[in-house]
Amino acid sequence: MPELPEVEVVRLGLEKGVAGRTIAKVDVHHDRAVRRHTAGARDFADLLRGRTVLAARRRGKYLWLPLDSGDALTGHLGMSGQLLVVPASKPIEAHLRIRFAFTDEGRELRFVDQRTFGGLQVVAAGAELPSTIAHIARDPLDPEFDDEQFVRRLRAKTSGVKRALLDQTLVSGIGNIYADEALWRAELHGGRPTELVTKPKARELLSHARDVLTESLAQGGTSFDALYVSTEGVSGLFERSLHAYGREGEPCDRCGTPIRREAWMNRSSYSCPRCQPRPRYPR
DNA sequence: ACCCACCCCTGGGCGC
DNA sequence: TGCGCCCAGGGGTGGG
Repeated sequence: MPELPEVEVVRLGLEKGVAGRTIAKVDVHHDRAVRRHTAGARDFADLLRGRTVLAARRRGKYLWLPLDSGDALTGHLGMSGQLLVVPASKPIEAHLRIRFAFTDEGRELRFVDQRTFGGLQVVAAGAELPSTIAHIARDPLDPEFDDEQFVRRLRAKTSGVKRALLDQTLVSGIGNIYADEALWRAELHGGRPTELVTKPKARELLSHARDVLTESLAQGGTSFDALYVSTEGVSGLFERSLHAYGREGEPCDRCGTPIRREAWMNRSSYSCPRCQPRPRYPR
């Protein structure tokens, strides 16, 4: 569930807490956390030992740390991943997967992940953009995001508009929460066929998505429980600003109609039945 | 080329 | 009390 704002909060914490420091030791406690590093946990640790972290970067929900070797320590938090910067003396977390110590013997970096959908890998020559995430589109907060290309590609799809918002090769960083919030603001039902969304409406939807991501980031992101936190273990406050997501039965902030929950692709969608009527032929 | 169903995983909550 | 089921859900993969 960490989406763009939550991942950006983590990136800022990594920049502050880890950039400029040199890795002394890497302990992989759970192999699944490095499953994308096909050469294995040993190789993962070998490539990192002695390397200095140059910066912390992000595209959509992916993070990477460019290293002085030219490689990049790349990761995705999945649904429950945390990157914590904590004193080495702090007791080990129940779901600690990888532990990084630094040569300055200061606070260490820990990758903690209950559901193990997340993971880290070292990508060769990945400093500028790791090859493993090159297929991911820019996100709406990226200055080089091309709005008109998004509008064109959205309308060229034969799918539903919510599916399109969640397609990370079209626009990245948006997950279930912010998709529902952007659709509520745009007064669009997620099942609306993409080819029937007019150009102005597509632009408006993108603009709402950008706004909701920006507003959430300013609040430190959304934290439904202790799983979604910064590198300092702090939860965000945007949950209180949500209009649709998780509000089944509560009155719509625009018209007062109770928010509905619909089963959708093995998960849930929240919307206002009046402001966001179901299309005749939903996708 | 594109779309979509399926699968990976754990723990909290709830019904029986 | 305890068991089993459902739910949270991002993204890679493979089938259509």
